[in-house]
Amino acid sequence: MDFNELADLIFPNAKEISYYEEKYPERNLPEGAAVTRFAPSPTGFIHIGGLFGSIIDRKLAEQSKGTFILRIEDTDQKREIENGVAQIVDGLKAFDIVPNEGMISENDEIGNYGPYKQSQRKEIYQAYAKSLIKQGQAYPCFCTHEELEEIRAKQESAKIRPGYYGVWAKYRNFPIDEAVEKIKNGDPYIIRFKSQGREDRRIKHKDSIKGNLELPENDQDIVIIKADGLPTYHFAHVVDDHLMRVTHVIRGDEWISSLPIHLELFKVLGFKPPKYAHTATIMKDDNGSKRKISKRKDPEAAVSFYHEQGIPSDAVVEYLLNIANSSFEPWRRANPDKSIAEFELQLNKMSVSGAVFDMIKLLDVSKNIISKYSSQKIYDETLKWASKYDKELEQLLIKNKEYSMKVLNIERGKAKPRKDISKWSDVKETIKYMYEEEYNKMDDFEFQKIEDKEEIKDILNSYIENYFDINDDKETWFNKIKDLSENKGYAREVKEYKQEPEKYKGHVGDISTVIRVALTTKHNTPDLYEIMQVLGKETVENRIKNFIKR
RNA sequence: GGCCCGUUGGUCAAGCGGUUAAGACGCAGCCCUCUCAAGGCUGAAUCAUGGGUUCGAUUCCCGUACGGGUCACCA
Repeated sequence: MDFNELADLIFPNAKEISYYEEKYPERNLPEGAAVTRFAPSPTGFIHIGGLFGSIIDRKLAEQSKGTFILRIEDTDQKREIENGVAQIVDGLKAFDIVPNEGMISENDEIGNYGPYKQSQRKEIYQAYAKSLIKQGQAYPCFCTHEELEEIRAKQESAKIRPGYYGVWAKYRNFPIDEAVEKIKNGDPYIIRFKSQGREDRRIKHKDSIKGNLELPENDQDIVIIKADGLPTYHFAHVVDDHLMRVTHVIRGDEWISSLPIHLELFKVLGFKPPKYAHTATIMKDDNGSKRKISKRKDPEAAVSFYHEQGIPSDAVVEYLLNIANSSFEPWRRANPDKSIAEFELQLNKMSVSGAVFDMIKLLDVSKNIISKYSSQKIYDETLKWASKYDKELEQLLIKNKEYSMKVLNIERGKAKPRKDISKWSDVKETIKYMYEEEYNKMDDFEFQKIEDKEEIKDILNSYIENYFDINDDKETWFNKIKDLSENKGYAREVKEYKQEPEKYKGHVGDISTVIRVALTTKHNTPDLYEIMQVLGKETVENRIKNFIKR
């Protein structure tokens, strides 16, 4: 018996690896083109870190005229969920991330290097595992979980490094004949890689983000094919990224410690390893201390959170680019109106330590982005958001479409647009007094300096009877308010009042506040003139007259 | 615990042996202003720590502390 016969016994139907090498040839891409991939497991919603990684993958491929692949790592069937792939595809699409190659829906894929679901690549991994067995670089291991635990317990009590390596690797040098016998006998087994590494030797590797890394060699005989015939991450990563001709692997830095395994596997299989870029983890501030942002504890870890809040996806992407690349902010300042597609991401400008996620900063980024949107776009986006999360607002917007556009256009489209909306869930609060049905429900009038009911009514009455004319231009309108102020014993200008406060009851600002509050219930609103123009003559008159009657 | 990575204001960060240690968010104040969101200006606030190396260390080296990651038939 020799390795060849053992290999044939284990994987009788596996093809020669030359078949796959020919089937998936080197890509014909321009010099310097990056082939990247995002390779999540279909275990639920996309995590903010996954989004972060996929943005970088996509960007790198795009800016080098390369290819961005979406591959699904579904080799752990226990953790899979229903429609997991579709959730990932749709989740990415919401952020405008669409792969050039790979999965495009639950079951559909595009590209010539597939299949892109690992569970469908079983025979490929087995072919490579078989070739390793033939070369004596891999072997079947018959250890049960209990045996493995025993080994570990012994190692722990002896205070030596745990794992399946060296003398602890029970089946590493198991006679082939006996192995064959066990297999024929139906004993369960898995396939392990026969590592040639030594823990006391170090490898040096240059990471595209972290720079020079020095790690101990791998000496663990890691599992490459599990009992269910599917590969482990390590093996699948190496085989897939080679066969898909991936040039850059971008992944979280929790993978650094298994880099020696991957590098050894690439070497033994005779593959050229990709460039690795290990990204820092996004952290969360937890009462003053940092910790990894967590799916369980932190709602903002799930990208669905941003949709619920109504934060535009381009704001999230822009924020992430902000923490991803230190050259992004200066670029944005120099190019305030360019699309982020034009920004060139540099891996060596990536942060090496984990950034604490800053919601306030995100909202600031978002606020600036929204301020540049047209009222049409704000209307559309808010409606889209409201249809899912605020039915009342949805109705309001649908019923008054033209009017709503005017409302949203107040102080917009100018050099210094309004910046009071940072997420769609802010919209209702900011505009609701513009709608009769909402205004009528509001009874908390936030009067300020002038609080006396009679005084307020007197001012409003004079205004509506003697001054208000919807056809006035802004200057005339304001002059009339100044006239009214003077008439009631208030200063026409704030400055005049400040110089001689004892001469007046107040100033023009106090008067306009009375009108503003009566019309909107609020003392802080956008430009009153524009508000009155949008409300229209009748509504202004009605609101003021009704207020006087109260 | 072993191994790895990291540590510049509250947060994101620039910096690559000599700088008054950028900038952004946030905070405070002022200005503008009929209110507010903005915008403009000003301000408070940072090189974890101890040793080296050097004429000189935020920057280079070593230790310490702290934080993070990893040690599966999970990815």
